[in-house]
Amino acid sequence: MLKIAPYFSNKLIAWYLQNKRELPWRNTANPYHIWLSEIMLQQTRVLQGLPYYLKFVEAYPKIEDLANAPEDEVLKLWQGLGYYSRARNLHATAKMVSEEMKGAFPNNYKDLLKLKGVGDYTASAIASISFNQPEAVVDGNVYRVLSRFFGISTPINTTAGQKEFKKLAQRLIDKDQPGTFNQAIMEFGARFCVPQNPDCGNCIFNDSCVAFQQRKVSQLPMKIKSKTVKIRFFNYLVFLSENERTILQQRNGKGIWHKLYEFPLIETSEEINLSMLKKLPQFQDFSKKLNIENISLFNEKPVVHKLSHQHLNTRFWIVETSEASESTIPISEVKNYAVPVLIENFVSEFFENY
DNA sequence: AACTCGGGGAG
DNA sequence: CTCCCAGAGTT
Repeated sequence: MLKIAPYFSNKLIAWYLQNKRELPWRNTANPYHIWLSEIMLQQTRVLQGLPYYLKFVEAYPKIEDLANAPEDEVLKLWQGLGYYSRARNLHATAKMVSEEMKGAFPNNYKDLLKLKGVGDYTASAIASISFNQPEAVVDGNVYRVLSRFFGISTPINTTAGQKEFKKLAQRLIDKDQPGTFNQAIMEFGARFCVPQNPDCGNCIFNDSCVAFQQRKVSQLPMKIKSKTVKIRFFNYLVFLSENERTILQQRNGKGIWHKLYEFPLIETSEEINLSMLKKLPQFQDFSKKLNIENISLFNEKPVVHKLSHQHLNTRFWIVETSEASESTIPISEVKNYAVPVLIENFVSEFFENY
């Protein structure tokens, strides 16, 4: 316990009780609901995750309902939220808890940590909020608040930084109300001690915040810059048969969008034209099997779909065929498949009048 | 220790 | 444009 801990905690929690948002997962200690919200909010803003939380709670009132759902259905509900391994791990953990643990959710940090998709942050969040255990969370908000208040310049995206801030948070946590403390420091970071231009003049800690006293608020927290993004070139083959069928494929193996669906994809090392497309072996595999009548380019100017670590330079080729072959689906059923936002945007634009 | 994995909001 | 969000898993 640090000498400053009671001061920090009391002031923080007082602020929280006056300023907290009313959120659906704040009116319960149900570990299923807390777990669900914490998985969804990993690297995701509250306002982005909120509608998904409401959808999931309605579709799956109990963890057994989630466990019994098909994986494709879970992915479809998750569509648009990103980081789809969260959805797959969520489903796997629901089955694990429902079937092998007979529905009894793990009730302590150590056992929670064993669950797929549950790391240090999420295990601490569930342990403190649902089971009142003094396990301190360290998320992006906590890094920011603590690095500023204590004037710590250790980079947060290093092993040393993670250990240092975890230890500090653990020494600060209010052991009588750990869940409230954890939510308070995160809410304070999200709503007041914000990344850009925080209102330090009106901050409850501006007489004790080291960064504010030393005018280093804008420099904290420190972070090691990540490398530059990779640029990729995607060519989607949007097959259209005369009886209104097309082809979707499920992504498997490693990489982005694992287990989501998309049109047949040919990735190239640069932008290509129609004659280059026709010469590609991947394309010829299709032209051998299908009677292709016409090919047109939907978007001359590539759609640049930006992910945090890669830019997808994407063009959609409309490939009209005379007849339906095997492995096609009715165009009207495309909307039932979980697809990346990149595909969803194209589908809603192209098939709008279809 | 470094890399990978989405999408969107804010300035 | 840049930064970052109630991080975790893999290499």
